Amino acid sequence: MSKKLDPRVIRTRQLLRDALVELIDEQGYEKITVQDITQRATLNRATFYLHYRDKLDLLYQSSEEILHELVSSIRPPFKEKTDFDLLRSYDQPHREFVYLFDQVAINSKLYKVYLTEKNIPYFATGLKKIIIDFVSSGIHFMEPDDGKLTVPRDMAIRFYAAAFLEVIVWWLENDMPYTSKFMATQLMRITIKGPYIDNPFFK
Amino acid sequence: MSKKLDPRVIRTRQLLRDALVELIDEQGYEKITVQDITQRATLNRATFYLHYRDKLDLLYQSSEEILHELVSSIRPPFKEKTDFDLLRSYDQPHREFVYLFDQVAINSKLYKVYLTEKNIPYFATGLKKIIIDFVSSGIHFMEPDDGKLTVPRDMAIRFYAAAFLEVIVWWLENDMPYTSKFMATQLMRITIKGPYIDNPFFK
DNA sequence: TGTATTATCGACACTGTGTCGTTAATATAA
DNA sequence: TTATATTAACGACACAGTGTCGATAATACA
Repeated sequence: MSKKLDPRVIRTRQLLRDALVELIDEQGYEKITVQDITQRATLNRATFYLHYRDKLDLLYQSSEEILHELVSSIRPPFKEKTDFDLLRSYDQPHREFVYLFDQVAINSKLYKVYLTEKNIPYFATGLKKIIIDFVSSGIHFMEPDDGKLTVPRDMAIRFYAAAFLEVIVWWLENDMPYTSKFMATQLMRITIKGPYIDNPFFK
Repeated sequence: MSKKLDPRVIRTRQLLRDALVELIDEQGYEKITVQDITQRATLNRATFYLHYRDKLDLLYQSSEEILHELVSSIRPPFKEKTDFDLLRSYDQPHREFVYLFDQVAINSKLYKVYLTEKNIPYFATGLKKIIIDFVSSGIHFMEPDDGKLTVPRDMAIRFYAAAFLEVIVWWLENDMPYTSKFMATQLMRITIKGPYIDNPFFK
């Protein structure tokens, strides 16, 4: 399948990818030129085109690689727990949530830049798709019957997926002030219990 | 304050703004050039620079105008309801939520393009800020005591703000299949009751 | 060491940008 | 209606960055 890569190629691509993250952090994605990237990576501009079509292609490939690692680490979700475990776990961190935050922490520099810098194509979209799948399987596992959901299933999935992603961004923006385990617990709490401890609306 | 504008100026700017929305819809924001915009607007390219600094400036000013209208329409939120109203309203649409969806519907073409096309600078960010303020005042009105929230206040605000914004995007992507009133009701339900009707985790 | 692969380098045409100065069109007020 | 100020149109310019060449140098690996 994949032929062995020349070490120089690996080195060159890594230099370009690192340069991209740095430059986005410093100047924002739009302002960056291919010239800037190759200059920062101490490579000739023509070399860039031996590996990537353009600036966007470099971003895509970098993103794909990181997101693929994430998917591998949180799959398969929601397959092993018993109902008993579930009932006890509303205030405990789910294993899969912890893995999610752990994986973000491992590449926190890239995640922070790609998620908090504005106008970065693809990455946030790709991550949101992953989280939508994650939330979808979670809600389906908890409640496969549409009639027992408070709102349409699609709406609920999008609602919580976007909310989870935003909490990840919040965590990164604040330089990860809590542990992955704590964050996973919080997500579980707010999802199951809502925002208020003393909720006057429950029978 | 604001001097009277030449009708030609109003016309020119409107032509440019409309052309921008159309072209983003057709080709995506990044591919568009100032040349494209002025060509679509049947104006000379130099005319563009009499009104806007560059493509981004045109986008910013268009966005600001629309978002300002939105803020005006949902302010002041959460000031008049009594506790009694609140207790009854968990399954009723809040007036402010309805206004929010109504305002989106009025400019649905622009909202849809600016929110669903990827890599549009500023607009989603600006709207998210508005919704964060909205959610923040709502949660504060319902529960000013941090100790009675299930998670840290900042986290909860970001959680629900992102979720609400995503539901708006979902609504637009599906060409507004429900009324504003229905959507507002759904948001209230999922926020207060969570995703599941039969929630086994409540005492 | 020999050979294939990759990187470097300088150069090229091309596209889009931002800004001129000049001329034409048009809104508004006298 | 006419005068005048404002704005638009137009063509031209230097400039940035792009993507691609062909020739040459450096390097990995067998």
